[in-house]
Amino acid sequence: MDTKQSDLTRDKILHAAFDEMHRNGFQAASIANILGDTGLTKGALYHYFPAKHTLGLAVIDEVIREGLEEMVFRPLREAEQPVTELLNIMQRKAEYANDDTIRLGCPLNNLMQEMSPLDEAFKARLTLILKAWQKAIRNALETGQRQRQIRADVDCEAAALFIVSAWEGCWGVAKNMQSVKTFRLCITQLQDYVLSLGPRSRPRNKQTQ
Amino acid sequence: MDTKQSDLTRDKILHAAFDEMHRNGFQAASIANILGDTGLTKGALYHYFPAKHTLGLAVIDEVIREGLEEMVFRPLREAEQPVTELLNIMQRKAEYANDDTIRLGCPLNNLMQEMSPLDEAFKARLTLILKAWQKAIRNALETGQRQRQIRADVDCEAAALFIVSAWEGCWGVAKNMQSVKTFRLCITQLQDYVLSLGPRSRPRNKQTQ
DNA sequence: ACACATCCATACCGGTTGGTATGATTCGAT
DNA sequence: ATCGAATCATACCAACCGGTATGGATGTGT
Repeated sequence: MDTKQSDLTRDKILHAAFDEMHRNGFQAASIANILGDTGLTKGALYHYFPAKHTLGLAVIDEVIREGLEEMVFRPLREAEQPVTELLNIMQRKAEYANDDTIRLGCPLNNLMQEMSPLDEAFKARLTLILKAWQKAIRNALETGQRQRQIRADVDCEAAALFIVSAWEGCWGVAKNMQSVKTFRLCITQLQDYVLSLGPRSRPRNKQTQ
Repeated sequence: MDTKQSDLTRDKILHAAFDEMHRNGFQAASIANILGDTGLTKGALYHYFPAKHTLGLAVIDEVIREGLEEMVFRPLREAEQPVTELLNIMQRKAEYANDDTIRLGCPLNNLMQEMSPLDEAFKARLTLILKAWQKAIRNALETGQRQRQIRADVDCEAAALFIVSAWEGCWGVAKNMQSVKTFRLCITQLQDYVLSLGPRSRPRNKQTQ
């Protein structure tokens, strides 16, 4: 329990910055707001981070990346039936989604859309996460092929790319519609797509409305 | 050819605003940059648009919406085999994509991600476009069902939602990776998904690398 | 030719932004 | 106990933002 005070304030700043960036994006994220949320002042922030830019990169590395690692990458890596686990992760996300999470959207996706064309450092870090994600799903699918859950003729690399894309797309559209229902419906379709990669491809029943 | 001078300058502002918003998003779009690109000054801009907010809405209505109408909605509406046309539209987008279009991403998607949680007026207009898009694809799929191109048990409404989502997701991921190749690969997968809604579902050959 | 509205340039404003310089206080090692 | 480094508060700054007020120029209808 060697949680030094200094590390605590750094973490407070980091998570307040994440929240502010999640709400307003990086560029519109206000240093003043972040400090207001923490009760700290500029002296504290600029002691730990030399510039807003550095703070943004730290949020990506230490909040977003680590969050995805725990929520997605590790479960996929450690699962015995990773394809089933993939479907479960989607299911969990769909179930736990609420108005707030949908309104603000996927933090990773938000930053990608905003910052990739503007800042090389942001883009590089976000791309790394994206590729790790694609790789995790690809591994899951390839393991699924050995377990006869995925057809042998499936191009797992391309399918993994598409799953990540569609996943972020579902977030995006649901965010715009501000509708949890839309998100769940969309994720269901994505699950159906994954199932369609299996043998006996016809998925589940029609699900009108 | 009744192109009055006043309408021309209004259009110049409108398209410069679209470009600036496409590059930097709405909030970070600088009035000064827009005016710099056009060679005009604030007097001109605020003569036609009472506020930046109004200008942003006009860009959505008169540039983005109308662009999609011509590029997607109308072709789908007027095609005799709308499902084939849908695949063709994707194909065209994939072929004509270049480094610049990929770097900046889909204008509609960009604005959705940025503005939907922040501004009700933006969100409402963007949602309308999104729903029109979903409707256009849904109609195409349902016509496809009557033409035996789409299986009868497919939920066309849900599938249309997913296609729009995945479509935007492909843009988003390719934008981050800044890779035209990624975009094309992703669109190919989306085309495969559409084909998988048809009879004899197994799509095309495996396509490694 | 006169009056009036349209069109647009110029100058200016208050507010907010990220960033810095300085200094007070606390902590930690010796 | 003492000294130095780490930690953070305060005050301040130049740059930029969107927006406004004013006025000159250019049609346009009568």
